[in-house]
Amino acid sequence: MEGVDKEKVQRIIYEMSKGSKYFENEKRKEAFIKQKIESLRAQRAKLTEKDISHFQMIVNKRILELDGSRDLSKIWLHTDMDAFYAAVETLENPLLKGKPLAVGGMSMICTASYEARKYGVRAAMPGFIARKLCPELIFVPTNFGKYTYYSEKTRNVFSKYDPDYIATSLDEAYLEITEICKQRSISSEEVAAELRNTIYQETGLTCSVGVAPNRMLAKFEFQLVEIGYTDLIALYWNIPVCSDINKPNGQFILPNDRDAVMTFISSLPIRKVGGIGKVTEQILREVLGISTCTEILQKGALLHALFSHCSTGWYFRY
DNA sequence: AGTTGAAGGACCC
DNA sequence: CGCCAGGGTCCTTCATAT
Repeated sequence: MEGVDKEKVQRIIYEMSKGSKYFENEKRKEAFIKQKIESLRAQRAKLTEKDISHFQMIVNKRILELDGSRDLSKIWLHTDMDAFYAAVETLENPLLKGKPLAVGGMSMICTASYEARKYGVRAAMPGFIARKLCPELIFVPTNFGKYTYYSEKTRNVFSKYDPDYIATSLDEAYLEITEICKQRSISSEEVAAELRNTIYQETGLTCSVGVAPNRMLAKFEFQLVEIGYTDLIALYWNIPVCSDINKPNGQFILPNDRDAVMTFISSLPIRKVGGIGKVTEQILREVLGISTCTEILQKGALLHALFSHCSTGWYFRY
């Protein structure tokens, strides 16, 4: 996000955390991960050329299998309300509009408005640190009743597009829109735009949408939309993006085409993939030098050698 | 010996 | 001044029991 002085934010977070129990615990965990990384490195060093080519064969076979079983016949749509809790509070109290707002308390905040994010304030940040970062930050206590109410409204809309929609939280859901597109012979892009518009009409709230052949990819795209990659990706793909798209309140469509999928994922950072968090990212980077999805495929043999069957398959699952 | 199930981590919102 | 959630899923690891 533009306008965030990352260094300053980091420094303040550090100053505020230093010496706390939480901080000590984090240090302990970090040390543990370091150790794990060392042991994986040692294991890797022991691998012979022969081992590697052996694993390479296994991996090639598996990738081929998975590639063959990829289902491109479905169209999945992922929606996520923009700064949901904060947006609801603003809707009910227009005085909060345009102000840096945090939903939560001094110990923990669960949502930050976009204005607050400019100061480095984030969800899952303790309130007292957020207040340090942004002294004029307005705190509103969480009120799940309200969010559930609005969530119901959005779900009513979802069910019109897919009665079996999958809600993963109050503000997030997956819809399979293959049938709708066919029935009404409209593109997924039109469905996405219409859905966003309907939700806005019904609730006064905006959401971001990603469309792709499967749920993982659909969600992946949503994240890119959210962090402002929209223009870049549209350019990259040469896909027209509706001009009314701004950073939150955006959408992105990935066509159901193998090459499109492969190109799309190839250069993107693994951290953006659902399920790969801070720790896994660090391990893959420091042990194998992997930071993009292409490198996952390139270093498949090593992955197979060092990690369990299950998680290796998991890393290849696109 | 393989299975299973509890406990603990990582991750997500 | 001190304050770092709570509820969920999925994966890995580790096996006795006074």
